[in-house]
Amino acid sequence: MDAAGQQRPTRVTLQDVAEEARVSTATVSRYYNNREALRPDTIREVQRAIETLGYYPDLNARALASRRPSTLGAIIPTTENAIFAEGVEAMQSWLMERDIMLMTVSTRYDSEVEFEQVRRLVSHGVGGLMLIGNARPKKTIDFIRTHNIPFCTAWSFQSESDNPQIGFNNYSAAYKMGEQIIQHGHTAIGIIGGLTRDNDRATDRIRGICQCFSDHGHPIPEELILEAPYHPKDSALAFDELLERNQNLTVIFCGNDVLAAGALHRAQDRGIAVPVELSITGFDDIALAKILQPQLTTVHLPHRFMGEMAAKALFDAVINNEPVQSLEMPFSIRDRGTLAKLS
Amino acid sequence: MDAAGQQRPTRVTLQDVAEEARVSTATVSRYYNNREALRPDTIREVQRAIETLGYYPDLNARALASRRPSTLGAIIPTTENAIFAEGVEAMQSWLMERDIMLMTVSTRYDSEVEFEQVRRLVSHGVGGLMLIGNARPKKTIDFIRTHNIPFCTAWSFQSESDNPQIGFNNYSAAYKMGEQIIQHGHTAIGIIGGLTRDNDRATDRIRGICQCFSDHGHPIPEELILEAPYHPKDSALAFDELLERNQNLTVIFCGNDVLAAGALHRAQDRGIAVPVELSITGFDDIALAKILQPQLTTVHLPHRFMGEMAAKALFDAVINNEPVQSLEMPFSIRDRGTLAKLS
DNA sequence: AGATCGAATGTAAGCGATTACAAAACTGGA
DNA sequence: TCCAGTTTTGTAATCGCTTACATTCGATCT
Repeated sequence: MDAAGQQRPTRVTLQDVAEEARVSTATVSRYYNNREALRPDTIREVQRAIETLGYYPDLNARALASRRPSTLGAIIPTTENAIFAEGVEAMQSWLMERDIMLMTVSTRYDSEVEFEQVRRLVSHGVGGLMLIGNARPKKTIDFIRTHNIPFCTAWSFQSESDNPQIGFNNYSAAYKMGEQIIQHGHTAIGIIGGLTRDNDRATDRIRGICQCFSDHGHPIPEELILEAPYHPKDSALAFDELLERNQNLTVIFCGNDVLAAGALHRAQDRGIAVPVELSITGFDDIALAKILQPQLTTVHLPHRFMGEMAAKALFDAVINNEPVQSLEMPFSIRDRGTLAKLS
Repeated sequence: MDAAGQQRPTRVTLQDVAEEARVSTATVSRYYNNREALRPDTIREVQRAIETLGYYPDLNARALASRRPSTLGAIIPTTENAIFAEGVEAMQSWLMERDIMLMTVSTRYDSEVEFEQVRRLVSHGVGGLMLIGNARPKKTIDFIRTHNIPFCTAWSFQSESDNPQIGFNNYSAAYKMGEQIIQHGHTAIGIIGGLTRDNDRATDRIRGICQCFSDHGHPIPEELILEAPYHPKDSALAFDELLERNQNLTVIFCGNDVLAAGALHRAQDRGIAVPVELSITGFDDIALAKILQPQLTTVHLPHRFMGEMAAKALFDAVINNEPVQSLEMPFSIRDRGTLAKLS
């Protein structure tokens, strides 16, 4: 380790490029940030130096010096089921083309963890933040606001919230699905919703479907509204519970495709034919919805579009200093194979 | 915008804390990096200052000054199906506890994109890199080696590769599944593998199953070995093709659970009973495997463990300057509902 | 009391970039 | 030819931190 101690050959720096090109560091910097200000042959010279040295800029140093962040953060409840994967992917790609890195972390649906993640990301220098939904302890948003970090929430759009939101109205979507269900002749419905604690999407979906059924004269009794973690097993349990409480149910509204998958699975296990004997509806239209047999009737959401819009909003806020504008996303019902028409 | 132009209230810095605590910046820095060197009352004083000011360190500046990176990178083919999600999640958590952020990006199974992502991540200052598998153009690893960035590959373990690998032997796993299939009395098999181009996992899995059947005296004819993108639709197409070429098949080996899902789906669509009339096997044991009906017989892989080990290996390399050691992960067959015993 | 020595703290030079501001190099017109 | 007015380029401070080295502080020993 003495003679040839070239452990880590020190990085090629702007300095090195400047020397190689016989110009100042300012000029090399301008090559990246203000190329028009350079004479054509200077550009050529710098270019040559960069290539012969194999230089690439240190984006963190750049962020430090320019006070312009090079990363954004996305905090999502989980990476394990696909609910958020597609949207975040889209966000990622959109930003990457603009040389911004997206740091994605998850919270396991725990708002304390979420708060910790916010702190962490801020420490790591993210210039902006995307969170999922609007339900969380006040201190989280306060913290973000205090540090003057642009942010938006996504996957939810609530007129009553004053967060900048790039999302869809879960309440309306559930309501719409309710109308669809009623049009198909169902009145005896059971609900398997997601856990509503700190989860406005789950809450709004349950509220939406309940309000719809009330409005149409079929209020849903309390005991037929269950909550379950977003996991097929728990959903199966809830499914059994629901049928125990009322075996005349003709349809089960699930707050999410994963729950629907669990319910569907359990129904098939018990020999209940879906949708002939029992209908099941999902929510989110993740890839799973089309893999199941029969394919899930569910609410389709513009995941990619939403991700891109969130990326753009944050980008404009961080780089161009524009305020983040809320944006309501459309949704639609995909009527596939799990909702039967009652005659 | 003139009088109260407090657009971005400048960040609380080490400097500020130092002043508040009436010590030097070096001392505050030591509070974080070398606390034992401080007198108890100094510690207390700094702590107080930090709290009253709400200070948190800028990890990028720290990385810059200390020449110790605060981020690692993971480059995976896709985030959209769950193959890598769990492992990366585990990696993420493990690193986060040590104040390292993991930047995850995807390649859409395109090795040119992968190369670009490597460059990008390196520019963003990652101290280490995890890639998936060993099949890629030479220049990618060359680039990483040139810049002296510790790295490992994962999800694959090939004795013939000289990359540092934290993975499992796809060939052996497929071979083992082959034995399982043969033990169940099957000899007429068809294969739906993943696309093998730049994908050693897909390649090895096909090689493994083929070798196994050869060894047991049932070589698989070329025309019964199909490749499909990891998507249920393509798998369904391949499924039809396979049955067209030989309607006496009793089992279909799929290179991955998503392909298996597609095949299963198509079989059920066509009214073919699984596993009574036709068996189907998967690979990876992602959550989907247990959601399907019947549940998939598949190869179980220690995703979380693998993620943690990769994280640890990279961490040790980057922070403690240890070389990255290869590590072979175990696998096992989960015999569930889609592989029938032939009598 | 003074010398000695380890422990605790401070000073200041970076890390790799950006960017005011200043200086130099060109223009063209009188 | 000289000067004013642009363009181009260079100088050097700065971003928020770490850390080698220098300094100061106290306790201990004679």
